[in-house]
Amino acid sequence: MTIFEELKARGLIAQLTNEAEIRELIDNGKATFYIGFDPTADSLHVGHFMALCLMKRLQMAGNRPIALLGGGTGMIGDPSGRSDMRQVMTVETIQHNCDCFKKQMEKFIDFGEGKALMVNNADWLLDLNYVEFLREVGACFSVNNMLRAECYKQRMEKGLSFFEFNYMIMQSYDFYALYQRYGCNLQFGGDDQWSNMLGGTDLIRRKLSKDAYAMTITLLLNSEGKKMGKTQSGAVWLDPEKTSPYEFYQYWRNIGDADVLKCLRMLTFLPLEQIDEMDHWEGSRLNDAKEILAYELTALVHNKEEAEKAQETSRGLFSGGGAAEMPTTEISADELSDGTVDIMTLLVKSGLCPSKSEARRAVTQGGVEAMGEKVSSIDKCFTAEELKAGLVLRRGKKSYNRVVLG
RNA sequence: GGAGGAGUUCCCGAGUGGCCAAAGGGGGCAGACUGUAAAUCUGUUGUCAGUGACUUCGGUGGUUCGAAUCCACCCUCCUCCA
Repeated sequence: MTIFEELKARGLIAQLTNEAEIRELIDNGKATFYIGFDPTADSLHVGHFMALCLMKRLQMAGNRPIALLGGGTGMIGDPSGRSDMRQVMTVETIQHNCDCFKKQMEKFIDFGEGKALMVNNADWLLDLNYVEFLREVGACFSVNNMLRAECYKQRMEKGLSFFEFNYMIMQSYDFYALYQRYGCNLQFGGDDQWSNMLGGTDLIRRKLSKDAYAMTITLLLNSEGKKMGKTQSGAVWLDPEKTSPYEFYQYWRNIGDADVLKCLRMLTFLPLEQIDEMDHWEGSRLNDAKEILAYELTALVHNKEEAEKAQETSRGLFSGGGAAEMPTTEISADELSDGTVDIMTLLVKSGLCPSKSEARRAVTQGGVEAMGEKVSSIDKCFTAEELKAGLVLRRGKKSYNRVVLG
């Protein structure tokens, strides 16, 4: 199976400018391709992870990836598909985020000699001269066409500043610059980037009369059509400090039935035959597929040991038994009064509940257990002895925390 | 630049002097049912020392016994005209 066929079979391909040419390029390892990452946060998240996987797959097939950090485009912010303006970031934040991205990417992609490149578009975007730029590049863009672009649709109703409107031109210029500097002939990106990417291939055609291509990756949506990788408390991060391996594992373990196979295909490196096998699984057996998904992804993003640990913890907790590894909170002796602490304080301290009001609610509604026993009173107290051994608290079905006296 | 309109709790959105911690929906959380899934049903959803107090309706002042609601100024956004 060629790499192109594999991408297709995994459901990764959304749109292509020229199917035949792109297939030819990547199947023969002749592509130098880039994917842009705007430094919008201090860690990559699941959405980026998909792009990194694609990079890795193509790199393994002999193509040369360029990871483009958006130190320049990040100064503006991509309005694509957004209903409101992004917060403008300071130069320091952008730099910091770029550094963080760089570290995470290096764990994943081999940037060894000639194998891959990492560049920052700040290098060419920040020094552009406005008037010169307008004459050279601005002349190649039709406002009429840009206004029709899908990516601005949502903003046409709410308003779009000229500042953000220029994002497409910046990204197009990136492609043009990379083509000239590194012979980059292919761009990949999320499907929401399609219009921006077409801008680039057009610009290269107009300025250089050369062909360059673009391909978008299917956005990872769940069966309800919402972007995956988001929880109520925010994105699922790759940085273990921001999303612990256990939380990361649980995110995938808890995925909806309808989404398991799609995620296995799109995100893991498991052979397709093995995944097709799981396609026949039904009912509660899908839970096994979910475990595999969670394990594989945790191992990829963190490492095998962390994946093992997370799996053990998860199994232990949900099969009723204890678990060695568990999110743990230490409290000090002087937080006790008369040698005891009440349940509400513990719930808040352990982070299981954000406020005492919510802790009260959780207990009242019968949603809290301590050492496997339902806590029925909000006045329930625990002694220092009980805490010394480690007190396992459970809120609802899925949140656990162990409190120990430190 | 001119004329209108809007800003309410996590989101959408009602409320136009006291009965407002603020209808309704969405989302979240908890319970039941289950498979750590989905669907459904029920409860709940500002904070705290919970029969009470405190903070919250873009901002700052003002009127009033009392303001999300009235007045003044300011900020932000939208629509139409230029």
